[in-house]
Amino acid sequence: MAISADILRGHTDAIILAQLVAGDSYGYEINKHVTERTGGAYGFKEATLYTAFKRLEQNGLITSYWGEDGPGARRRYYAVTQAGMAKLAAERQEWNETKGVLDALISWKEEP
Amino acid sequence: MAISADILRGHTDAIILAQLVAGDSYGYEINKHVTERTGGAYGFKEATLYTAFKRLEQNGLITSYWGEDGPGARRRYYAVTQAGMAKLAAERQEWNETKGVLDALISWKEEP
DNA sequence: ACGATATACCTCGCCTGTCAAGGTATTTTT
DNA sequence: AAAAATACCTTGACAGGCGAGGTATATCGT
Repeated sequence: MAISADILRGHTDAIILAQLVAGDSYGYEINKHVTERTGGAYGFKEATLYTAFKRLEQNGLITSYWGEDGPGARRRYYAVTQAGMAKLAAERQEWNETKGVLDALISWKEEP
Repeated sequence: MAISADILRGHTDAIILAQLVAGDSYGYEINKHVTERTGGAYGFKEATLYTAFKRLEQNGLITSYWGEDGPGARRRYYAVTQAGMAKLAAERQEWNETKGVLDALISWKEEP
């Protein structure tokens, strides 16, 4: 993983919520999507992922249910709630601001 | 502060190093510059700042010395080391990658 | 002159998020 | 039949941010 988790710390919830907006999913699949979408540059550690699910559910941002049929029965699916969508919107907003702020703080070259 | 510290967690060292590249400075001033440069959107809490200095110095990324003359005597100045510059370069690189990664993960709109 | 505010430093201990390590069980591939 | 992938989960340690508390000097308004 090219990106250290410390750098993305605090964005875990937003990442998960964003994946779930595209449709209900489960831990293993979400993580695979994250890895694929970033070209292998980032992925969650399992403990991080499941702790995040627990936190998100306790905060009412996602709900969960067990898969029913065949092989899927071992999967716990997660769905984003209305509160979760609102949270994601806020986090996206904050992320856009963060980009500007950090660019101003570390990426500038010289003073005029 | 519009940007929560959790979101910037892990970037504290880079921000400080970037300020010091522009010239030796001390805690209070660095923090004022950060606040000004971000239009008030972000600033360090004092405890965060001083623990960061300690960490950076222990890691050999900065050195420090007391100001000498008059009112400046109460100020502890910090200077970035060669290792600190290298670290900053690496952090800038990582930040650029992070932007791409997080945009891909939370800011995309729809699948084709 | 004097009180308020700004400047300037520092430490202790709590809280939160990450994650190494360990565990279980089924399904698919070789 | 063995190996690898899929799929879930918990515990405890660790690190960074920071609230709260502390000290001392300089400057500004009245």
